[in-house]
Amino acid sequence: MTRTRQAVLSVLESTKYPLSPTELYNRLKKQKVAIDPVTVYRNLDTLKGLGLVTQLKLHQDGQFRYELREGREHHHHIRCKSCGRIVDLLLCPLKKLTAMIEQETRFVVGDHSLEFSGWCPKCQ
Amino acid sequence: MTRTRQAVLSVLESTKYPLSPTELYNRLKKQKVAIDPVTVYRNLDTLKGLGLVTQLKLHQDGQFRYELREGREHHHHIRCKSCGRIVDLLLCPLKKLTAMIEQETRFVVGDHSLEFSGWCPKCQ
DNA sequence: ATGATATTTGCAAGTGACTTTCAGTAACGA
DNA sequence: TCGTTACTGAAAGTCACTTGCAAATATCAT
Repeated sequence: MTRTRQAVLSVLESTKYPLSPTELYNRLKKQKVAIDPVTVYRNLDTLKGLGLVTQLKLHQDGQFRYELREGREHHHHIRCKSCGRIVDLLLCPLKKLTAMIEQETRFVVGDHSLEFSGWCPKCQ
Repeated sequence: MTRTRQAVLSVLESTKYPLSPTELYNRLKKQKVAIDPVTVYRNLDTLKGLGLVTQLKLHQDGQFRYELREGREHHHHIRCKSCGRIVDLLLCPLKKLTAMIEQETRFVVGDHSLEFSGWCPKCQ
């Protein structure tokens, strides 16, 4: 656990929605933490490997985002098409569906992605 | 409707799964159709604008894909993590869920993305 | 503490998937 | 067929990453 890695983690701890590497880098810069963007990418990747952080990709959002794993259970997101605000959703209704799909396609399902986009209350 | 645009459409017509611009370009090259990759991108974008073609992005697949719209109704896909094979899924169970999410978040839902990945029968 | 080994870092350069610019070419309408 | 408009190719640009490499930090056994 190096100083930089600690800094990356602490930014994630202070954020309520998933951050992109660039957003994370900009926050560190604002806090006068000297760190290279590449190091942010690498640390996020390492933290993901350690299981401390989850990587995700949202619908219509051309970059990866990361959030702390810490006790949070499997969930999905909705993202505002206008201002980009991201909000967690509580439920995931796909357990039954997964079984149906395995039967229909003979695939073994490993993973799914379910993301919504729309307009948040402020942008409607 | 130019010669090139016709060529792009005809490749899409002869394919059963959504193609990326690069895949489409390579098929045209194999058929000795002289066309610039940029033109493929632009034609796909135009066809999307005309409503003839649907653009989609699959889970864990870092590029856009396009398929003919032509009578096909809203559906989702499953993609093999090993060989990349893509198969259509028949049902979309998200109508009720959308209403619940609108109530929970006060967002107006405009769109959703639901993609599965796993291992196809051959790759298991 | 100290030196050996392994890991992490910054910088520069490279990739891949688009996007933009611009000048030349092809299509269509009056 | 002339003129306007849309389309095309080539080159360069952008954005989000990824890789190579040498220098700086950590970690660990002694």
